[in-house]
Amino acid sequence: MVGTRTGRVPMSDTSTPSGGDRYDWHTAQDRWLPVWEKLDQFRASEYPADRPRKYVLDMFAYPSGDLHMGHAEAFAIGDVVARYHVLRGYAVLHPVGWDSFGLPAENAAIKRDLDPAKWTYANIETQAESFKRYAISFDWSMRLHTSDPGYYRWTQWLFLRMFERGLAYRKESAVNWCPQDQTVLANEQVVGGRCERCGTAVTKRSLTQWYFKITEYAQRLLDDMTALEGHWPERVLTMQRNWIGRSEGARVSFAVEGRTEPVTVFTSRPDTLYGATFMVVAADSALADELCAPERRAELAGYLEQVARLSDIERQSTDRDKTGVFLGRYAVNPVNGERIPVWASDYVLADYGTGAIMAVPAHDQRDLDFARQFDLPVRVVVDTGAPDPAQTGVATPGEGTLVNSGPIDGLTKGDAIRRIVDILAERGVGAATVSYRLRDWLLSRQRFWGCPIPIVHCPTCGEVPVPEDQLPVRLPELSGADLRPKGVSPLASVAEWINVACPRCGADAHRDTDTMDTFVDSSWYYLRFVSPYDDQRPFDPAELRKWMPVDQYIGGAEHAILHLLYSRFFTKALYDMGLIEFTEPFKALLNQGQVILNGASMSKSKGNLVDLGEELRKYGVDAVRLTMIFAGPPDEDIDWADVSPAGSGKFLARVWRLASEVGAAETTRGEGDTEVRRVTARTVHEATQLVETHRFNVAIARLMELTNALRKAVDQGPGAADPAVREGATILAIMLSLFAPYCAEECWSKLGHAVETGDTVSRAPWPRAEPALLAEDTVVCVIQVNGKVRGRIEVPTSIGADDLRDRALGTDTIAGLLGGAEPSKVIVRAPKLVNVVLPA
RNA sequence: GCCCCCGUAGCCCAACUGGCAGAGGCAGCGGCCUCAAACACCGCACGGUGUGGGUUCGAAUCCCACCGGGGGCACCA
Repeated sequence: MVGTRTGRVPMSDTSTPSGGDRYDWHTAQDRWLPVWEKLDQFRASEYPADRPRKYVLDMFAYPSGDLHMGHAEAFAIGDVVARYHVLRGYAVLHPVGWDSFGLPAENAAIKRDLDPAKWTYANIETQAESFKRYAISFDWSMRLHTSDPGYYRWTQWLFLRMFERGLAYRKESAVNWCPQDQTVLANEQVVGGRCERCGTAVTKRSLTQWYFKITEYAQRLLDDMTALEGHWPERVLTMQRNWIGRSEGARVSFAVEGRTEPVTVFTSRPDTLYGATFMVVAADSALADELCAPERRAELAGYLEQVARLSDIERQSTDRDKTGVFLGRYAVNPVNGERIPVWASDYVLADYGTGAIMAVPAHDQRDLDFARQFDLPVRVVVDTGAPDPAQTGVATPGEGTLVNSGPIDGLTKGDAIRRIVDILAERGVGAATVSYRLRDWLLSRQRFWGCPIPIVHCPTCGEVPVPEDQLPVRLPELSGADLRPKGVSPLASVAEWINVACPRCGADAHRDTDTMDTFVDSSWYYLRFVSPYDDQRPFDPAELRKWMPVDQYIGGAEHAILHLLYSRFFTKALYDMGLIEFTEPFKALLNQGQVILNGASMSKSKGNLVDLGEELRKYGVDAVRLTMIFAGPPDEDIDWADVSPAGSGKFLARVWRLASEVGAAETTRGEGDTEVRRVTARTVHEATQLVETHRFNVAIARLMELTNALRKAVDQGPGAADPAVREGATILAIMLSLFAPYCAEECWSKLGHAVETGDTVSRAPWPRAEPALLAEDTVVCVIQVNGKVRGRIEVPTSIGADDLRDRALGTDTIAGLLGGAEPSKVIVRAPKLVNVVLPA
């Protein structure tokens, strides 16, 4: 467990001179944690109804063990945002949950011969205790686990809504297969073409699987990103755009000899249609099989076998020679009537475009490689000025003038595309179209520890949804050896579970034995959080209206595409179903960096893990949290070797001592020292701006400055009893509570607040800076000569440009440098700068 | 190979978006305490912003090229 009292280390004895009140984080943690638990201060439902609302959400945790350094950083950042908004007077929803289905639980269960649920829920309890001790301002009444039947019941319900609308469907396609483990693998379980668990090279296998039709939303997923611009990291938006991969082009139909239906291809370069010298269809497509001439059948079969033997590693190698077979058939180019051979190859993908391409070897490198491999003709149709690709082996994909292209000769690319698309449309053999590289989302897994797919397969009725009143379809209890991979889902061998009557006709039928990808669970949890215990519906519309969309989402960049894209898709689909009233789930997104060590990411296999529990035992919760936030901008990686939790502790000790001294002093009457008041006001002003803009590390630097200024005021200025010093210390405690809640609470208490009875620092109002204290009467103006600083004068802040110019030129140094000559130019930026340019 | 981000002091990082390069911290050094030390406290920054050009009265900031580091995509027609 994290941060227990065991193993005290002298590190914390950053004590004051003898007799003083020394910083003691052990005591603070032990004193305030139970008080906070009792007060339960962050319940979203307890805030007064008239408060404006904020929904602050951290990407929920996977319960793989106790919390680690990565959690500590991410949740510390989210907590700063949540606590700030609470102090600013918002009603804040900051819920906690677990993404608790998934493969690691299953693997652990197999290894230790136990029930994945036991392992999972034990880890969740450990993490929950750690979160509490780590002082995250969660609303513990809004808690969920995706593996609870009360949750996955609604995951199944949503799946059925998708199914009704045709957004969930089954199809056969090639999926990742691990020959060693005898199981299908998710894309994310394939690392570098190898099985993440056993290291075996992954191959493809054709299987019938469930998909979500995310491709139907490709354009909207793209368009709606404009609303996220400026609120999401640009990097994430770019990655999503690339992933969706919109490509404009045309469909062109080629008649095929001996076939009534033409074959349609997608091309982004219809202008090069006259340069098409052959056609290629995806070797593993039904089309290849159909087009293949009888005498070529054996050859194609042999080729397919050869392709299937390839591992992903080999398949993805870019410098691999092109392979393929001639199908013994010819297509006809619709614009010039030319007869071109039809080939099959694995470099054309079955599931992109139409699974067939027109090959223009002169202007596409892949086609050229293929043409040279099989001695096919190369015809230049765009004159780019570059040498002949047939000679050089280098295709010329650039712009130029069309040649050898009949009616579009002499045109440039854009004009040629428009013209040729018109011609194709007139003849009914083509049209402009858009293609996306986004694929439908494969959601079925042959795994146990996931949400069962609520479908019954009936020999007569086909795929039949489980009736709503029978949800959830619960997982049976399996453990240990029952879960060992055997090529089909472990659920398939539980006879009493799979055999059911068809809900429609009553005949003998069987349940679908697959479970859902855990990304399905996490695609809607932010909706469930507004009403996690509602057993009538997945979410309460009135609560959704109150809280959604999420105001600030916080999480790692590793989910830049999958989770965030899936969640955006779910939101749009649910909107279309009329279930919710918004189309984007997360208004703003903050990606935190990673915690690394000595320049390398930490991992068990490298043996360079920094243990969070140990750090917390050494330095305390506050020092670790403060170190995470102070290390740098939140989106940058933190190298734990470069930062100093001991240094953070030192700062907290200074604040502690300050509050202690001020708290013990008999504060005098009045406003107090003006200079101290000004420093405090400036700090409030700047720190507020900095927190708003997520520059938390700089905000902490400002708090350190304030601490230093107050220290000086106590030792060498108006003293600890000065009202302005007390005000400064009080405000410091409030602002510090975002980062170091235990120390801040302790200081708050020292300053005379009855924390035990509810006067906590978390309920203090965020300070405001009095504008009068921010205004300065005079400012130091820099006088430059030719851009170099040559003097300074103190001037009124309100000074006019002409006045300032005269005063600057009148100073002795400048007058001396001018020597009576007229400056060639004087730039005045009142009131802070004057630059005098001397004649050359 | 293509695209994106980042290079400021020994280290982590600031610099009001073109105006005095240094706020904060770590490490270090000196002082003060001490029998001595640790802790605390006080004090200490000639690096000109990766390199080379350019724009400008003025560049860490804008533009170009290169070097170094990180990330994403890589047969998507």
